[in-house]
Amino acid sequence: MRTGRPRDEKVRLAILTAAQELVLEKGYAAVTTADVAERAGAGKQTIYRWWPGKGALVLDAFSEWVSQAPRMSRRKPSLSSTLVEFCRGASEAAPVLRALMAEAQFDEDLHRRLIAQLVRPRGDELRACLADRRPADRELVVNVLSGLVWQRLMLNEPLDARFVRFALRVVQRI
Amino acid sequence: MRTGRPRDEKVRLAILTAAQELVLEKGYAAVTTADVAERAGAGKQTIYRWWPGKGALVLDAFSEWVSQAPRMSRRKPSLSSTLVEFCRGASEAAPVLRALMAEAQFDEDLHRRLIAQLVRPRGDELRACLADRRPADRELVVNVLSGLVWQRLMLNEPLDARFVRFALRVVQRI
DNA sequence: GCCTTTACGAGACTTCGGGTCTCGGAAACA
DNA sequence: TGTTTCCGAGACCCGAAGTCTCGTAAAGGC
Repeated sequence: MRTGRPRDEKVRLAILTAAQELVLEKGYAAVTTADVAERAGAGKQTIYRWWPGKGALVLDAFSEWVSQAPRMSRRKPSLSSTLVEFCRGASEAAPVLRALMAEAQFDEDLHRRLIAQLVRPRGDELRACLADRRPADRELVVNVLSGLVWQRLMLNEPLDARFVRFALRVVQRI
Repeated sequence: MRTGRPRDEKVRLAILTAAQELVLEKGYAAVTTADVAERAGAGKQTIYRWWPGKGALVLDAFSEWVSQAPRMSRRKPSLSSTLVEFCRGASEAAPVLRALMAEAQFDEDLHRRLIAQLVRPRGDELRACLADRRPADRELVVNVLSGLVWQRLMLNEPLDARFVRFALRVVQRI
């Protein structure tokens, strides 16, 4: 049994909320951990006690945000609707995603977390839409699609309806 | 006519060489402009006089390196040989490419430079290998290939022979 | 041969954000 | 009551980016 004062859930949420708000307001690079602590009414040390750094904190803040999104669990969503939803979310959060992927290039631990919490889950969603394909083809399509999306993000090109049509056309040809 | 002492070409090259060596030795993140200046026998100010920052400097250092690569100008290289060469170079310089693309996410000017000096030229090389395809297909293939490569880079997965076969299989299906 | 202009090396300096340390106090459990 | 862990607050350290200044050097113009 763990002894001592337990972690305060209110504080945890306040920090995640503050991080999310500040990043949306000012952009990832302009937000400091001190800013987050101040808005959350928390101490800086409380942040560093539970997160290894700014990257992991922001990742957590937006992981929760993504998982709060209305995941209408119809039994098998179509590839196109999934891709549309996928791109809508990625487009809204584009600046954050770009920053996190960028920061992850300099931080191995954050890189692992990012893949586990954001990259892999999205790939799995896509994979689930391709149950009717041959397994080898499935991986191929998933790779191509996520490759296209991440490239668009890093190159700062729009993930709009035109792109979705483009991507679907590619997949159809494979 | 420009008056005053002209820019010293020796110094320019010494700085680029020092930057290149140091980045290869210690990795992008561990190199500071002060390090580069010291090894080049130059002053820090001389770096900032000609480059806006570390990113642009390293980009220039490796742009020259790439363009020095033996570009055997046979008339029309095949797609597969180009892709192999492409991946070999990208694989060797992978840590630098990752770091530059990452830094570019926080620096709009560097982002433009990176695309103009590295991303676009490589895309053009690929495009030149696809002269026999319909124009619409060409863009599609170029996008898919460069998307796959950049994704592999940012996800830190190997750009090996197996990947090349994979990529070629994808293209063949389109 | 001077004068102006710009480049150069060197080093001091400022700024700022990440991250650590410390302290007084609070919440749990034994 | 004592031990343990958490909390807010704030001081603190560190390192890298970028600026400023100074004495000097190399060009062209006069």
